[in-house]
Amino acid sequence: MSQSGGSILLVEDHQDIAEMVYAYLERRGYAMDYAADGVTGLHLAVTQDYDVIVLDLMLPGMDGLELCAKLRNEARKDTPVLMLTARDTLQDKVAGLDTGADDYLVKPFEIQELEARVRALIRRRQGGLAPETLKVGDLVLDTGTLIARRAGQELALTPIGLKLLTVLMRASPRVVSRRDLERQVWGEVLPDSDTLRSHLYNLRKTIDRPFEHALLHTVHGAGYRLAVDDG
Amino acid sequence: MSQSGGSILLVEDHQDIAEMVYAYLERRGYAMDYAADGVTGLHLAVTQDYDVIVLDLMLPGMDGLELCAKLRNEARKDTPVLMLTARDTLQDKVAGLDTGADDYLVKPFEIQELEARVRALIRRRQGGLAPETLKVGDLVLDTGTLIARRAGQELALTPIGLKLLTVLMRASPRVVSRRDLERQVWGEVLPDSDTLRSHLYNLRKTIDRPFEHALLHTVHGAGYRLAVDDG
DNA sequence: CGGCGCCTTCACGAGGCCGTCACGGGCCGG
DNA sequence: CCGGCCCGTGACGGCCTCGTGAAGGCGCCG
Repeated sequence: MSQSGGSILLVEDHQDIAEMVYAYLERRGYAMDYAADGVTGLHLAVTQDYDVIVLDLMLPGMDGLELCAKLRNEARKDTPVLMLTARDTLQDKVAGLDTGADDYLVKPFEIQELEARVRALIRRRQGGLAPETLKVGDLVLDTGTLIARRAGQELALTPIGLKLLTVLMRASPRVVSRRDLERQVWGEVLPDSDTLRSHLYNLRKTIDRPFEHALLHTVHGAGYRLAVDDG
Repeated sequence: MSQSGGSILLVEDHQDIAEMVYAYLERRGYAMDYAADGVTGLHLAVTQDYDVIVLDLMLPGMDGLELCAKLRNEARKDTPVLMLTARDTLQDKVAGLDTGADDYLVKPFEIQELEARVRALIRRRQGGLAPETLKVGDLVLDTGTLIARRAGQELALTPIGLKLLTVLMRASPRVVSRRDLERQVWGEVLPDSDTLRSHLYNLRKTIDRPFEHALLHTVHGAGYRLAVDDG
């Protein structure tokens, strides 16, 4: 088990629960830190940068709600907080979530569910989805910036051309039927005439014509394919 | 009751639950959308931009897990997902959260808790409260002091211009759609006319016109992009 | 070998998208 | 009470894009 799970601060005064959670998460590869009371918990939360804070509500010194509020409003830290408590009334949950907590788990809980929720919080914080770059041969498309290059040269694509290219690159090297292409571009209500032909023509003009080897191939009676055809 | 709670897609086949949740959240000021089966749910989730998707697991056509997986892996959307289901075994919860869901709520639930969790998801997505200094090329913005400089020279920005710039710099170098920009500035209820054009025009006048290289680029039919274009 | 469908190529008009700019009203400070 | 700043709105014009139609090529099948 690698040490790459992320860093977690656990704030919990019950000895037994603390030990159990700490040991389990540590064994699962998280870098753990621990505080048994609210004051030291807040101090750690402010001075360190954790990926997630697992926070008990009932604490000596300063309770979890106060800690969370101070963390958000005074220290202005947005570290994700998972509240962990035996208090399961509706008011408790709403109060917890509205204080700035991101999740609220009621004791008794199963440790695997805690870990799954921690994973979900870390995953979202890590930026959610990596901006995707599609590659087919020397053709590269960045779906974030919507910039396409072939052999390093930027291509001037129209909006529809871009959509077509995205679908074709995602499917590469498989064949995509006309219907699927039309669906992806226009949705359910497509134009009267067979506009797709024109757009494919223009797409070819921009991505294939200026270069030696064509990438966009027609599969007669079936659809279109984007791939490097080795000889 | 403001009309700017956020936009929510509800995917649920049980008529009674759907109606109850829909009516409650709508009355609380959220812009609601609804699908009764997985296929239309996925279609809406992909084509529209919601702040949160509330998703039932058991659905006709395509179940919630599959929908969530397709949304994350194929459509590559990171819209927050809250799963809503009667299945409460540990495996169900872990599977749901690991498929890309951000939260998991077991039926029967109290509607106020659902709303609190939705609020938490929206709050986090609206993002940072930590003051940061954003940089794009020679353009620098301090979100704490709200002072923007380019090439050391302070820029005179209007409130709306500042908001636009913040969103664009956070997203840089990715493209931001008009709709996202409008929603970040005005929330759910946007002006009648296309004011955004004017503000972008004025923003350009402030951050680009006095300098040699433009940073704010238009992507026709898609949106706007803030980045240094290498030659 | 001939016909027929599927496909490519291309030009053009309508409309949409976008940049530009000026005007009037509201909010706030002097 | 006055003046300035900012914002929403509308108008105008230009550019780009899209849908459409027509003409011609290629392959498939009888």
